Amino acid sequence: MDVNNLCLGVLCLGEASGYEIKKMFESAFSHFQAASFGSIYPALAKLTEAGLVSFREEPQEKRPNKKVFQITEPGRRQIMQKLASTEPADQYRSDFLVLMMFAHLLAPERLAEVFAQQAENLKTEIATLEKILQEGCHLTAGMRFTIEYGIAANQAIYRLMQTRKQTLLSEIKQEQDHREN
Amino acid sequence: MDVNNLCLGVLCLGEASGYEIKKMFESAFSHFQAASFGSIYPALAKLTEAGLVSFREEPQEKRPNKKVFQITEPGRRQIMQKLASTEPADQYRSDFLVLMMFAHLLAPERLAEVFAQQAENLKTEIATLEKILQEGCHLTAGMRFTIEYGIAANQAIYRLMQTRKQTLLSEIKQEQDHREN
DNA sequence: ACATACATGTAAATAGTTACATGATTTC
DNA sequence: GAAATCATGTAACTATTTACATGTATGT
Repeated sequence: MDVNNLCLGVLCLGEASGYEIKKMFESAFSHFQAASFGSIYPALAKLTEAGLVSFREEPQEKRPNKKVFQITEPGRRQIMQKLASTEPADQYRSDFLVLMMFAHLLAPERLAEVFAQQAENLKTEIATLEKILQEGCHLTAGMRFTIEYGIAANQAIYRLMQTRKQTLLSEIKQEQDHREN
Repeated sequence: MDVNNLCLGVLCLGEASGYEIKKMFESAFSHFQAASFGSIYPALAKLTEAGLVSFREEPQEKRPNKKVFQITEPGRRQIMQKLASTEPADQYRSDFLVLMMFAHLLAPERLAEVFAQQAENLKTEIATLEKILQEGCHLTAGMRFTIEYGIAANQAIYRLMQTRKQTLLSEIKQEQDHREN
């Protein structure tokens, strides 16, 4: 799903500025989608030109005027059509797993460090998601589900890492020793 | 990690042609990295020009000659340096979760279909990974771990989907009814 | 003093996919 | 007769990030 349609989706939940849309990507969306200002602002400009969103300007003091966007009827039609036709395809890109794939090329300390770092990242992510769950009274059922989904995946991985850590490190050490001989 | 360095990594495991590297991305790598011919062939050309890999040509009958690539010493140095400095950052992009995020905008049948499709995808992925684990006697410890990691994550999500399916569907139905009134 | 939040936007650069071009052989 | 496997490569296109440009207010 591209940034254009994601913006339309967000605007179905209520009007928002580009800046506010970015904040949503950083909180509720962050574990499964990303978008920067450099893609959001051009997307909103394109959507406006195409008549899929409209905006009013709220004057700000000592700041650029705030553009508050609303979705239009044609915009609503497009996102509904998009949601009806999008396949549920996932893609995962992990530099951690690339590192693990080539673990035999890493120094033991480096491997341990990478492992610890990933565990730390997972814990932080889980904590962030749990916080959103607890605080967010305004979350829809669908949103709650996406967060539970993230927590479940991260927890499973975290547990695997704990149980497999020792065996992995020693297995790799064995392989490295074997290669040296 | 970009395709250039991933190719170097693969070539650390042994010599290979572009076509064979692609096959690795489709099997052992597929759950956490992707690369198409359109990126692999130019990457190998660039690496050759930079002296990070070399190749010999194996003549084929009625086919383009096979170029079998090997990593060179400078290439090995570069990938070692890259592996030593790469942060274990992960990114996950899920159209399924986008769909769930906006589940209240989906028709109930569509929602059920998307849900079933995702469950099916997960089952297939788990089966593929388990097959690789069982067959692959030549897997390194690190590779085995990446596969176990994929299985653990997918299984956790699959289980969550089973346990939450009914409640989610009814929660969303409630929200939709609520909106209509 | 420095970072962060607020608020918009552009331009260059990056990185990749998709589709095309070629073509024999084998499997369904 | 169609699709998959083997085998290489290019070119156009897509989407996105990063860095820049501008500037105040507030918190650390």
